[in-house]
Amino acid sequence: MDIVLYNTKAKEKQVFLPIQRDHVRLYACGPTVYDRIHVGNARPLVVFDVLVRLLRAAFPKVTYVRNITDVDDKINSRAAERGISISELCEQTIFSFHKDCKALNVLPPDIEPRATEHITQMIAMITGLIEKGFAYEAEGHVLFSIEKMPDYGQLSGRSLDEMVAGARVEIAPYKAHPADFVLWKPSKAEIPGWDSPWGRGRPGWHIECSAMSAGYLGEEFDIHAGGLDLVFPHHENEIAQSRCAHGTAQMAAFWVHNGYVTVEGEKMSKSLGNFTTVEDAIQRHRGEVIRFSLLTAQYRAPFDFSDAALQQARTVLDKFYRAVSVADRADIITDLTLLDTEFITALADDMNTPLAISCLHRLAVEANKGQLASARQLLSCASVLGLLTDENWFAGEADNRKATFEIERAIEARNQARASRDFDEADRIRDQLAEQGIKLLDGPDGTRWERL
RNA sequence: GGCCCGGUGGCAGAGUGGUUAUGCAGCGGUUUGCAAAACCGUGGACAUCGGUUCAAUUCCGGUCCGGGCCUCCA
Repeated sequence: MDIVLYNTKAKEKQVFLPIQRDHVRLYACGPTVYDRIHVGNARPLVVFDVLVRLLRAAFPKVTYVRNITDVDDKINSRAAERGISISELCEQTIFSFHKDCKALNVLPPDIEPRATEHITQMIAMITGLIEKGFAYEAEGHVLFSIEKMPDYGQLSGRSLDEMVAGARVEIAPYKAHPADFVLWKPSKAEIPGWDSPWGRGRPGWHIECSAMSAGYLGEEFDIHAGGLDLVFPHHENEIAQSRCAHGTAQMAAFWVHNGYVTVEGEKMSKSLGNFTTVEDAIQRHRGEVIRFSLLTAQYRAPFDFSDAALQQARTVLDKFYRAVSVADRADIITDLTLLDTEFITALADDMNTPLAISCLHRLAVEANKGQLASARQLLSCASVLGLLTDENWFAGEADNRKATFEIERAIEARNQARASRDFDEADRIRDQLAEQGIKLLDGPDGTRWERL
């Protein structure tokens, strides 16, 4: 079975094959750690988590690198605002970030490099670019000279003329060409800085990804992933730096970009202020509900975040969890060739998760009719999506042994009342449990309960 | 201003040159002490105007509407 991915570079879907037959190398742009992530930031985390799970099932070895940007002007100003040190802000934010990832069932990457730990590599790369004539020094800055790269702009599909024509930004006086971008910039005494051949300073935005991806994955690797808003300028500039520094024909073979999370049709973003943090979202809905809802749209299409979408996701997840209750987690199938063909075909076709989820519905119906094999398939397919992994879905995290014991004792009392046809008492007990958020389901095998 | 993407039933959301997914909600059943869950059935859509074609929601062009990038942004 071929895995097909939409490659931004080619503007079409292409069959994915790793450069090294048995080893997939993938890099995704991670967070800048100045604040909690919002649901828009969560989409690439979830989407590429699914991609990595699929690739791990399909190839013998996958190396997944997702960086942490811990040097940035937003970090500096936020730390100053809050009156804490920069490192304290970063540590706090990284801790929260990992917590949010866990809530979303996003597995850790193999390597999570931090920018500040790779300044040496960045300086070396910049030095090389200057030596090769692709970069120049001006007023303490080092800039990349895009005119030295004839095919600059290929990823985002824009020419230099277009960029100059459409420019809305003020052009820094030290730039030789308006679209030249910063590799290194000077730091004043109160701002973090590192010694360099160009004085004390800090790296520009794009260079960290070029330096770290080369360090951990090599000068050419398989997949570079990120949000659609990174195509230009971030990824375009990464390509320019990396290719010119290494003299390679490409930085990554595949460039994969997820679409935006929107709110009432508009992009969720910090600047518009229409964002919901993951922390806030999981107060109202569990992490898996948010994860699932993000997967109900194909990853390149916009996903409109709303309470209605989350509620529907919850309804469907409940249905799936009921359907898999008879399946044993020890029997999960991990061999792709043994998984439901329609499901895998859908997922392998540029991660068509909506179509894949429709297969899950089919399997759930079959499972509910008593087909154990379908329940097992449902559980196994869902696990490729990182779903249905919670063994206590209906009990909820809040329950302890004592609460569970009391619920079960009440159910027993109710069933005795039912047996003696005292339905008033039975209904009274049910109403009482309902007030505690416990839903009862009477079935042929007895009474089950679910926490709402 | 330059460049780009999209408009599918009440809602979400796939897909296809001809047989029109799937889910949620609705409606009708089966089942149940009641309820829930589950199962069965069911109506309802391809922004608009032209063109190509035996045939277009699907291809091409115009129009309208929405969104995005060009500046930090996932």
